Amino acid sequence: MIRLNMQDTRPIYIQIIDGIKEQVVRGLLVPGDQMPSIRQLASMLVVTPNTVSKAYQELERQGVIVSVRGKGNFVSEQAKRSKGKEEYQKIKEKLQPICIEWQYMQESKEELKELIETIFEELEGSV
Amino acid sequence: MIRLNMQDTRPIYIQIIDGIKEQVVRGLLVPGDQMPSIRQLASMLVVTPNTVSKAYQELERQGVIVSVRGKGNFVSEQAKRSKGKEEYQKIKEKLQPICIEWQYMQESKEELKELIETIFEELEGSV
Amino acid sequence: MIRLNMQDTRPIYIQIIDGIKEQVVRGLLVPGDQMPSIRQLASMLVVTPNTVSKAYQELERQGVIVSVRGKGNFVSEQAKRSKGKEEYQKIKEKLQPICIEWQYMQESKEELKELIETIFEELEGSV
Amino acid sequence: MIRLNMQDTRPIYIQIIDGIKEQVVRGLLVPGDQMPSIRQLASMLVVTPNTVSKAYQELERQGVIVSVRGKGNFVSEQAKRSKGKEEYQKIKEKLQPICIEWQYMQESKEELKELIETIFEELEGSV
DNA sequence: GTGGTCTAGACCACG
DNA sequence: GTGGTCTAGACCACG
Repeated sequence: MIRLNMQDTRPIYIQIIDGIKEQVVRGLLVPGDQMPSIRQLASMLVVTPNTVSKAYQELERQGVIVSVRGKGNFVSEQAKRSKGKEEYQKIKEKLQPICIEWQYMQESKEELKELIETIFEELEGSV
Repeated sequence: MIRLNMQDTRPIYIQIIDGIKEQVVRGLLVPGDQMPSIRQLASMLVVTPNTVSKAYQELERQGVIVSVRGKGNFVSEQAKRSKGKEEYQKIKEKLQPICIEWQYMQESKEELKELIETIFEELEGSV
Repeated sequence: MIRLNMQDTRPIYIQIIDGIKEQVVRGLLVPGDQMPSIRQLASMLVVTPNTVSKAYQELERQGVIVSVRGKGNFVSEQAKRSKGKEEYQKIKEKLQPICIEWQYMQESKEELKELIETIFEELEGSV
Repeated sequence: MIRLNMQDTRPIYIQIIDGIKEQVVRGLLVPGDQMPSIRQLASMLVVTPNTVSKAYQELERQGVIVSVRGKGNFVSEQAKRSKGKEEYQKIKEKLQPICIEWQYMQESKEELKELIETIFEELEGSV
């Protein structure tokens, strides 16, 4: 189940993308699994099908799912997970302003690593 | 010096805010320092004064700078740095989707901590 | 309906903020109500959408309304009304110069309380 | 002694005006008293003479002080204190948004009157 | 000189 | 449809 948060700064279609990746990470979705149809997921999340469609298109572009004409959308092979330098660089760019914010709050590097530890535990614990 | 990146997903005024916080963290701006005037910074960054004004107003709201009537804007005291639970929670919420993305790339927790180490070193090294 | 007064010393966006709070106080706007869209209100008040947008953003920052992506702005829950010491202190600071002015006019404390009584009656009477 | 507060939302020249009226209300300045010269007060308050001059001009316009060419500025007769309906109306207009803000905070009318009581006591107590 | 407000209009992302 | 950002430029109060 994906939880949408209207207060979240992330757009809804991004929250859907992140939520599906989260399920893959947690093993709740494995390669070959059929995704809920756009309309199904849209009605479950109470959003317009347009929004889910946008998320699925982006997920396919990223190689997370594959769309099979007339059959539906399926989780793609793990091998497709991108690990390129580009992705690495993008994450670094997202992380940098967070680190500055953290230092601005005069919190230590170690505490940030502990926070990350906590987040990972929360992700794993709920499998 | 603040570098604006038009490719960056962050709006310009947010990049200015982050850039100024970065300078505070790096010690290039210390409490009491006078900020460049809105018009000065605007012409340096080649943006309209309105955009810089928006960034300065948000920075004042966050307690990073104080606006002195008719004199200009000044870096405020370190004591004003907020460290509340709310700020902590906000950072956690920004960090979580990054962690998921990271796990999705099948990178280890330790490598993420190393990346954070690298970012902190880059911030400190350039003082 | 919000009435803008060009003679008023308050900026337009502050008059809009105050006018909306007035409607909440009067019960003309209740939690969950959808606000007029920025463009609607702007054309009603004959100001630019930018000015209404500034008012709405400040109202959201104050917790009076919530902005829902792509849907519009809505009056938020009563529980969100801030009642902290900071707000109390701010009001006291605004009230003090008025009291001095009042005393300067050699009017009595009691008459000031009566004036306040009148203002409250006008606010309640018009529901 | 007038205390200027750079964080105050009121412009400095208004703070000077209010501060002098406060002294009249408190009886620290009585009709006939000579005011400090513009340059004296400016150096005491660490502001430019222009700012004090602006305050004195407005005070004279309001009939609080009179300027005697070559002699200086003097506190005028009490009789000159304006008590017209215009002034009353102006105060009411300043008070109304404060009352709305107060009601918005869900505080009672009685508590507002108590706050006013407190402010008056602080003004009288310090004579 | 300084910052604050406002206009008129554009373009964009999101739903 | 919705709000968010930005430009280019104006005018103003304040110091």
